[in-house]
Amino acid sequence: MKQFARSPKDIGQAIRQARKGKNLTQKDLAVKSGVWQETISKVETGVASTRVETLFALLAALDLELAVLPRSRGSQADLEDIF
Amino acid sequence: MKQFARSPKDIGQAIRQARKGKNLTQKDLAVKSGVWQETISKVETGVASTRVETLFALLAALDLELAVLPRSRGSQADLEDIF
DNA sequence: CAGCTTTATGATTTAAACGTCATAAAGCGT
DNA sequence: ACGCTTTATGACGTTTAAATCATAAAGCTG
Repeated sequence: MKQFARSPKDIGQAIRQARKGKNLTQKDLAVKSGVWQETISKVETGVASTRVETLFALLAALDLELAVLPRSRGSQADLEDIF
Repeated sequence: MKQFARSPKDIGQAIRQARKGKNLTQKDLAVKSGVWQETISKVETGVASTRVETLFALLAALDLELAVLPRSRGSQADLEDIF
């Protein structure tokens, strides 16, 4: 239920997953975030890159935030149950 | 040594901190990441927002990645020693 | 299948970031 | 204070994303 991201595509997938987890449509999220449904579609599918402003607008609307972490660390599985 | 980010400015601070932690100048990071020194300066100080592509180029050059996390969770202090 | 909802795609306009160059300002060691 | 390094700022042109509108495609559900 936590996502690691090393590319815009990863972020898109994380957003989609979080959105669906909250049972929101792209339109719902568009209303909450002020970002267009069309833009959300493009971000989630990774067809277009985004600006970080847009990214944070979506994350905020989904009650998410980012953590900046070193790439080299224990296996992800170890952390699964912490969050 | 891990940073949480809810805004472009937070990301900039995290990048600066990570860069300094590795004793790299903006110019060094520019060479490694392919992003201009001037751009890095603007990102770190938060004067301009960025594209996620640029963000990930910098994170990759610093051996960092992102984690997408829910905002509501245990105090950050609890996690400090995990990463 | 038909109809409705949801998501994807495509074009156009507008706005903003990036590369680029130049240069100023700030830091730092001697 | 004087250089040298590092970082910041400003301007300009090019590239790219977001808004916007239209519409197509995909997913459901009866």
